[in-house]
Amino acid sequence: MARIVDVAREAGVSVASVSRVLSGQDKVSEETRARVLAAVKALDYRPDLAARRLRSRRTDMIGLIVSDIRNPFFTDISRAVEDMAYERGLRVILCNADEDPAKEAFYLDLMRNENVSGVILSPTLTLLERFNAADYGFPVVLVDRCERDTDADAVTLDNFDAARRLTEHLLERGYRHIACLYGEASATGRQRHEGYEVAMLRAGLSRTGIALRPAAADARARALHLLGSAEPPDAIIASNGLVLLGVAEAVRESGLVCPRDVAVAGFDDLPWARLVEPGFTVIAQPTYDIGHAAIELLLARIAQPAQTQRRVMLRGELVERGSTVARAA
Amino acid sequence: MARIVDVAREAGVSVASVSRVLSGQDKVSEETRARVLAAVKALDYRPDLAARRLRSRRTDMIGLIVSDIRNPFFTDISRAVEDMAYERGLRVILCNADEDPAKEAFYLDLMRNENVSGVILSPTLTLLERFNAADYGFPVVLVDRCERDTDADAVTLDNFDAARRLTEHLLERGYRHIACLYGEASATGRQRHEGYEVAMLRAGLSRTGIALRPAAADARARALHLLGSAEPPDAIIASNGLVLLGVAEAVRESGLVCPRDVAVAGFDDLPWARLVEPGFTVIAQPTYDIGHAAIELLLARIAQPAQTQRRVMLRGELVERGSTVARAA
DNA sequence: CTGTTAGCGCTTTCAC
DNA sequence: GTGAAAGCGCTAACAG
Repeated sequence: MARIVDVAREAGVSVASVSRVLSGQDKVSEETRARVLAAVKALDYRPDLAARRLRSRRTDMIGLIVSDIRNPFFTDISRAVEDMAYERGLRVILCNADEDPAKEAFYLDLMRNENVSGVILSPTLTLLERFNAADYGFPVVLVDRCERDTDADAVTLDNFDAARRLTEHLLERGYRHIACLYGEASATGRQRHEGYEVAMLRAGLSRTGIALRPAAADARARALHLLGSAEPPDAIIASNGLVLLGVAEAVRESGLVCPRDVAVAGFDDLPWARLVEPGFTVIAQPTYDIGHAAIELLLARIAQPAQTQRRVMLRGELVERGSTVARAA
Repeated sequence: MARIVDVAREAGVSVASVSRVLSGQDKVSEETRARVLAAVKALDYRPDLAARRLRSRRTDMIGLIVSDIRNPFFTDISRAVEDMAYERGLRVILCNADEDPAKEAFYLDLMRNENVSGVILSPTLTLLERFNAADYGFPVVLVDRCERDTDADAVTLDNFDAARRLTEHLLERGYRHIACLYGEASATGRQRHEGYEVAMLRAGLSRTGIALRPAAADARARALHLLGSAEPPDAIIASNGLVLLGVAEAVRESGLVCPRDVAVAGFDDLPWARLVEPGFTVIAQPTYDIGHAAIELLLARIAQPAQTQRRVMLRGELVERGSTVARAA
C-alpha cells in the first residue's frame, strides 16, 4: 500500500505538495499538480483516512439516527439524506434506534466517539422532553419530531395542521364517531393527536384517542378491540404508516368493509395505500424535501455553530381515496 | 476533551497502562485497572477512534452495500446485520447502490479508503459477472445474489428451487398461461426466472418471461401492457416484492379481479401482501437468518482470510393466499 | 508556490 | 505487571 511519501518521491516533490494537491485547498502550480496526480495514479495511492482525521481533526462524517428503519417514511428520509450527503463528500453513518431510548443514547454516544461533524436525529419522546442541543459536542438537527419549545434546529411536518385537516375531511364527509390511534413514543404522534382533538372539539364531538407503540402489530390489536366494542367508531385516523397498516389489517380481520362499515384515514402515502381496496386517504409527506432540508440545516449549523435557531415546517398533502367517501345519509 | 495522558496523570500510571486497561487484552493488576477506570469516569474520557485506528491499523467497521434500500427485503437484511454487528462491537456503514453499477463501484472504492474490516454486498449483475473476491483489499460476503461459479462466500435463497415450487403451485391450481416478470439487474431475478422456465418446460407449456428493471413503476407498466394484450396470461409471477407491487397495481388498474381474471404470486412476504384482497401467495424469505448468516460468514472470513469458500443456501417458505386459489374448471 | 518539520492521540514494542 | 519511547500517515505552520 502506497503512502504519501511514496507519492512524493515518485513525483519528485514534497509530501506537503502532495497533500495540497489532494486536499485541493492551497495553491499549487499546474506542473506540480500534474506530476502528483500522475504519481497518485501510477501507485494507486489512497490517503489513509484515519491519519487524515487524526491530524486534521475533521471527520467528514455525519450521523443519521432514525427511530425505526422499518418505517418506510424513514427509509425515504435516509435516501434523501444520503444522496445529498455523498454529493457533498460527506459519509453517513445510519443508525436505527428502534424507538428505544437506550439504543438511542448508545448511538448518540457513539457519534461523539466517532467525532462526527453533525447528527440528524428523529428523537424518542423520552429524549425530546429533556433535549438540549448543547449537551452534545456536535451540531444536531431534529427531523420529524420536535416540540415548539425544543431548543434545536428542526425540520418537521406541520403535524397539528395536517391532522386537523384530515379530521375535518372526515367530518365533512359525515363521520362523527372518529377514533384516533397515535404513536405515544413520539412528539409527532402527540401533535397529530392534538390536531384531531381540536377539530373534534370545534365540532362539539367527543373524542376517542388511543396512544400506542407505533408498530403494526400493536395498532392491529388495539383496532381489533375498538372495532369489536359495543360502540365502534365510524372512522379511524392512524397517526403513521405503520399504524395505518395495523388498522387496515384489523378492519379486514373483523370482516368489515371500508368505508361502508368504517372509514379509515392516515399519514404517509405508502406504496400499498392506493393498492388496497378502496384505497386509503392519507396525508402524504414530502419525504425528500424533509431530508433535503435537514441536511441544509445541518451544514449551515456546522458552518455557523452559533447561528440562531432555525425551523423548517413543511405542509402535508391530503390525498383523497376511497376509504373516506361520503357517508350514506 | 480529555486525552489519554490526562487519564494517566489522574490515575498515577503510564499511558501504556491506560491503553492496556481500555483495550482489555493485556494483563493488568486489579489495582491499576480500578484506578484507570476511576480516572476515565472522572474525566469522562473517550478514546479518539481516529488515533486508535491509525496506530492499530484496525477499524472495526464493516460495510453493507445493498442494491436498493427501498426494497423492504434489504431493509430487513440491514436490521439483522446491524443488530449482530453492534453486538460484536462493529460499526456498520450502510450504503445504497440503487441498482447502479457506478454507485456500487464508488462505494466499494470508499470501503477501501475507509479501510473496513469487511463488506457485505448484494451486487448488481454487471459486477457479479466479473466478480472476484480477491480484487478487493478486504473480505467480501455476497448476500441475496450470487452465481454458482462466483468466487466468493455467499448466502442466498435457493432461488431456482423456490421459483420452481411457486410455478408448480400455480400449475397444480390449474393455471397454464403463466407469465414471469423478473428483475434483469440481478442474478436472483435470473435464477428465479430459470426455476419458472424449468417448471413450465416440464409441464410442456410455453413461457412468457419478461425482464425488467426491478422497480414498481416498471413492473406496473409491463404488466399493464401484458394484461391488455390479445392473449393475456391467466397467472403472473413477480420475482420480488417491488415487482409484485407493480403487478398488483396493474391488475387493479386494468379493472381485473384476482384470482378470477388472473392469478398472482411473488417473492417477499411484505406487510401488505396479506392485506390486499385476496391476499398474495408468496415465497417468504428468512431475512433475519440471511443477515445473520452473512455476518457469521464475514467474521469467519476476517478471522481466516485464506479459508475455503463457503456458501449458505436458505430455503424459502411458500405462503399460500387467495391470489392463487384453484381455477374454476 | 514549495519544502521542512512538528505533532494529532493512540498502541505497541522493548526494557525493566 | 509496568513505563519509556517510537512511530502509525497525514496536515498545518512556518520558513524560504
